[in-house]
Amino acid sequence: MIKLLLPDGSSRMVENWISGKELIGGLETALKKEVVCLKVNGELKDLDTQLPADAEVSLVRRSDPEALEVLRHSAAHIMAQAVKRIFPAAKLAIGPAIENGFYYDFDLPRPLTPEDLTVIEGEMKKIIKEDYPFTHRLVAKEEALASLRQAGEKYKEELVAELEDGEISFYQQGEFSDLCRGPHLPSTRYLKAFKLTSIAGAYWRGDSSREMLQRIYGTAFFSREELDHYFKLLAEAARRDHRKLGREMDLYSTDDQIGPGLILWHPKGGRIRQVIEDFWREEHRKNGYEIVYTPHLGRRSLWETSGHLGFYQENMYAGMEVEGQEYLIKPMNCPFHIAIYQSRSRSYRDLPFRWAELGTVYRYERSGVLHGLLRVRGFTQDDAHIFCRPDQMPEEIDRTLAFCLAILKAFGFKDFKLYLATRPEKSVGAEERWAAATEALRAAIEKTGLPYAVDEGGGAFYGPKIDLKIKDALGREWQCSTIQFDFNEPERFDLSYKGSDSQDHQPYMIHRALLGSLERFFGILIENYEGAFPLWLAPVQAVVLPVLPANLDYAGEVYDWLRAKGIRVELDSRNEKIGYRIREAQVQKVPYMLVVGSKEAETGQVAVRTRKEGDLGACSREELLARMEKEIREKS
RNA sequence: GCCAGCGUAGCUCAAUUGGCAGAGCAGCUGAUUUGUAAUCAGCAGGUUAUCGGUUCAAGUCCGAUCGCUGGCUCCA
Repeated sequence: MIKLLLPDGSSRMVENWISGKELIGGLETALKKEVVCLKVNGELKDLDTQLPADAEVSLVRRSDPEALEVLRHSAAHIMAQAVKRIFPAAKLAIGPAIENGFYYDFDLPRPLTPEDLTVIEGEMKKIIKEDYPFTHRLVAKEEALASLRQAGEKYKEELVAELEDGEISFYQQGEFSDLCRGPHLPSTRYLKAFKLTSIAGAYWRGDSSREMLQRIYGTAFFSREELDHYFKLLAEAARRDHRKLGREMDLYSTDDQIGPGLILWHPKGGRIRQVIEDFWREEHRKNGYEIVYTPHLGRRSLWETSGHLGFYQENMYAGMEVEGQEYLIKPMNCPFHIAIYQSRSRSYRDLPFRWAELGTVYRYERSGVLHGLLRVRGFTQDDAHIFCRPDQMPEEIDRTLAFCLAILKAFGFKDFKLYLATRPEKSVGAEERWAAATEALRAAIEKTGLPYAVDEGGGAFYGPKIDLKIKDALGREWQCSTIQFDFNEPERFDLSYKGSDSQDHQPYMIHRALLGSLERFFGILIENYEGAFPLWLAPVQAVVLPVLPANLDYAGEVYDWLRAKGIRVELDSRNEKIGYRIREAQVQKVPYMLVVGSKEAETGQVAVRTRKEGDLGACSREELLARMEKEIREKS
């Protein structure tokens, strides 16, 4: 018997030896229309699949996440069919569904232009109208190889050659056939709302030494509304783009004279950075860290000892010669913190050390990867290194993770996802140390109760790590924080401490960054808040707006008073109408606009207008200050 | 670095097939005396990213360089 699980939680027993189509034939029409494919014993299958005996079957409906994947995968096939019709010489590579849509990689006789996308879309619409069923067939491996070879599909041939011997799964719609595991939509007509979005280059199999293919990206949804919503979201992201806001709000810039990926923090960006740094230092002090400062350069031999010249050289700037010695600019701070550790002998009683530094590093990033503040060549890490004994290690990890979450929460981030990255194949360090460290990381993660995933073999070669991703206001994920063990450098620098047994022991060394880099974090903050920073971060917290030049004296008095109270306040006394100056303050996302005219001058009050709530009417200066100070304190 | 696209005033964008580089905003000057999202007028602003080539003539066509954008590889 086949057990059919229905969406309402009930189940139905059905006779064996029927196909999926027959199975859903008995369902009510409304539900039947919703079904895209089936899940048979947990595996996605086409509707026209022959069901095995005694299977457990559930329906995949349009609203299920798997359905969207199937839709997009089928959309990729339809696109490939259209491309083949337009470019018969096109060779197919791969075409999966991805997070926000799908793509297909092609080897084409000429570069694509944006106009081609319109033509391909048109052909796709024809294919959809022609309503070909997606049919599944199994072909013997040898036969598949032969036919692909004959068709000149060398990429597909390469893929099939690597599959296990036996039957190879193909899907066909109309004249188009493609190697594919499936499943697919019942027919091409099911694709209703789609759009091709961009063309990009992509290496065959992601390998930069292999052919560069042309990738076409597209997206698809079950309804027009969902498609429109997706494009609205993209427009929203464009509005928040930190590169655009950074220029409009005069926060930062880059300059061709200086070079790409090198950031100029303007005064307003600088104010925000200073607030972040002051907060960061104070929190670190409270959490038992000591602040250290280290140079920007070090001798070649330092980087030889650390191993960076071996595994990181391609990201380091070329050295410079000084008095016959070669110096290199630092891409990381750790060797310097290690040098502090080595500056004297260390006892087990001294540990743990928690040394933090806002350390500016320079890394050569290939030109194509640079992106605003998010990917740069010079940046300041909020770095720290913890040196501790094995018995202290689990607690240090706990503390670090808790501290990390507290800091991120202060900046308004509430959604976190953790990734535990374990030992990769190529790695250094003793097995017991890896096991102990990985367990401590796992235990710390589980203590937080937050969702996490294990990235098997995703650790650095020198140690396991936790990567923490935050979700911003648009639901986009960003990685800032990382907590990493290092079994490499303590060994290379031969770090030790004297134990209670009078023997030398190697300390655990943990690298951690909470914000990651100040540049990247700043970029994320701009996008998260759409430039409308909460009061504690706002570069200009309030602007005083005299209604008339006659009110300038009183406006100056208000301005001086707030300034003296530590508020970042500006005075806009330009010869413009009050509406004009309010608009400008609003556009610049200033949280408080303080309108002062003759009425206020007489009563000693200020008329308060906030960015969020508009005109709030007049109140005393003290009331205003109390309100602002509360808002600053609560970081709201 | 690779693939594709792009680069015109501080910003956003115009400029038929190659035929006199223009507008709005911002800036400056003046007028206006203003009460919660843009007052009016005038002025100024350019080696069309840079260098080279084709042409009677190049913002426009070709080449190189630099930079930017979207991807790929890599990553805080």
